[in-house]
This record gives sequence, C-alpha cells and structure tokens, in this order.
Amino acid sequence: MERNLSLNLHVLVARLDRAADRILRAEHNISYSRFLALTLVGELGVSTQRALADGLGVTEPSVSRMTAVLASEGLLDVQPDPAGGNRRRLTLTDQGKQVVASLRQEFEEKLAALVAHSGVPYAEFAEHTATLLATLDRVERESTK
Amino acid sequence: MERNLSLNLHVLVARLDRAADRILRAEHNISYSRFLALTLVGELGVSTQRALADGLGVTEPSVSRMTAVLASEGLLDVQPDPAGGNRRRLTLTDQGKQVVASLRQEFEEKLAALVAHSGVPYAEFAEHTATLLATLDRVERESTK
DNA sequence: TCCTATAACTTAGCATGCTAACTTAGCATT
DNA sequence: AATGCTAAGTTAGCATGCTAAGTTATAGGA
Repeated sequence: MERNLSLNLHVLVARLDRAADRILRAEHNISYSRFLALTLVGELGVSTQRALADGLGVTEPSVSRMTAVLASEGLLDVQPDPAGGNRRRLTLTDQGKQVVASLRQEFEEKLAALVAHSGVPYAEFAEHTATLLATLDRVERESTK
Repeated sequence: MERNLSLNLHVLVARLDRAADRILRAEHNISYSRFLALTLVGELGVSTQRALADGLGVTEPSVSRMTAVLASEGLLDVQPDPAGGNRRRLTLTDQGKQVVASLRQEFEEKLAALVAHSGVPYAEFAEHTATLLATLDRVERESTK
C-alpha cells in the first residue's frame, strides 16, 4: 500500500505545526496553539469558549484550560458575559493584541512561500481545503442532530 | 482577516484525527496514533524507530514511547537489529497484523467519501498534498545539512 | 588498539489533546 | 414561583506531542 491521503494530510500538518511551534517558541516565546487561540479571538472575532473550541477544532475542556493559561499570562481577558448566560466573554489584552499584530501574517506568508516553491496552485489548494472543512462541519452537524 | 490556509489545514486535520480516533476507540479499542504506527510498519515496511518517526512526522522520543507501549500490548515486536548498530528492528506480531488487516482501507474510504461529497477532486487534492509534503521534507532536509 | 564522531535510542518533565462526569446560569413550562 | 431542560463551562485523570539531556553501538582515524 502506498502512502495515502489521510496519512499524508496528517503528517503534513504535524510537520507544519512543529515547524511553526519552533519558530514561535524561539522568536516569540509562545506556543502555536496559544497563538492560534489568540488569533481567533483577535482577528476573527471569536468571543466565547464554545465558539473558540469549534474554531480551533478542539473540545471545550481543552479551551477551558487554554483560556485560563492565557489569562494568567496576561494575554487574554476572560469575563462573565454581560449579556447573561453561563458564558465567558473573551477579549485580547493590550499585550495579547501586540502579539497577534506582530505575527499577523508571518505563517501564512511562510506557507505561501512553501506552496509556491512546490508548484502547487495556492488558490486552488486553499479552496479545496476550505471546502473540505466546510463539508466535514456540515456532515458532523447533521449526524449530531 | 479571514480564515487562512494554515488555520484551515490545521483544523481540518484536527477534526479528521478526532473523528478517526473516536471510531477506532469505539470499534477496535485502539487510538489513531497507534493505528498509524502499526500501519507504517505493516504496510509501508518501516523498520526502525528513526524511520517511523520520519514517516509519522513526530520526534524520536515520541516513537520510543509508542513502540514500548505497542510492544507491551502485544501488537509490535521490537528487537535489536541483527545487522548491528544501535537500532531496533520493528515487525508486527500476528495480533498486530490482524489489526492492520481489518482496518486496512477503512479510513481512506471514509475520507474518499467525504471528499467526493464535497465536490473536491480527489486525485488532484491528494497529489497536491503529497507534493507539499515532499517539498517540506526537502526544504527541511536542506536546512539541516 | 584506542579515541572520537555519529546516529539511534532513552529518560525526565512539561504542554496540550481527549473522555467522562459534574456544575452553573438562564429559560420555558406549568 | 418552582421545576426541570439546555447550553456553556469546569475538573480529574489519562494519552501522546515536545525539548533537553543522557546513553549505546558502531565506524573510522590516529
């Protein structure tokens, strides 16, 4: 059997994540997971832990711990949602905003460079990836309801 | 900022991995990581821990622990390489072979069904993924040497 | 022959996934 | 107003990633 799509996708992302992690740890003293969480809150307007879990593709308990850590490091502000309900309202602190702003496009550009170097058409691959994610999302949502 | 390729790829794989893990745990009582390790040894002929780490996109310490666990569960045979050197020769036990054989194409087929359902052309996406992985591999190898 | 270099592997300890089970806050029905 | 439903969040404990540092086995040169 040859290496198949599921294995290749898994390994590609594992290696990209590790590369990103090393750069972030060395240059900015933050992990890639934490950086992604801050980016979703700061750039994509995610404002509850439940939404952050969905956006990151992880479970609520993972996010619960992550937000606690980010808050204790002074990067994220976690407050009861003033609109009520058992929710937290997530916002970046000034320090958190600085981190996100300084790294804003760094990884996307590095990845774009890799893609260009490989000869794979960026726009098409990005669209395929987004489509697959949306489809998976829909399928999972339908099977739960 | 919109969701970008690096985030979408990361999240797509996180969700695929979790889905795979749940199926395997429920139906076969094994984690996806362990299953991938067994598959590489059994189907792709990987025979040392170092090669397994490369094949999985993880580090040697991760594999060292994984092989110990798989050996203790009776799925993998880990022996000093008779050809010498500080190496282990990895082979599947009969039980390990059974696991791999029974699951051989299950995930690839489920993923193929998802891809078909999404309308993304499978062959092209698979080729792009393989190309990106090969390119990343080359780039990393060059920067180390 | 002995010394050193190198590659493979291991150990220790931390970070961050997960599941299962529990708690909390508001809402809706009566 | 009391009851119970639902969604969001938390806690406990385990699995598996990582880095840093140490160990082991062979090979190659002095």
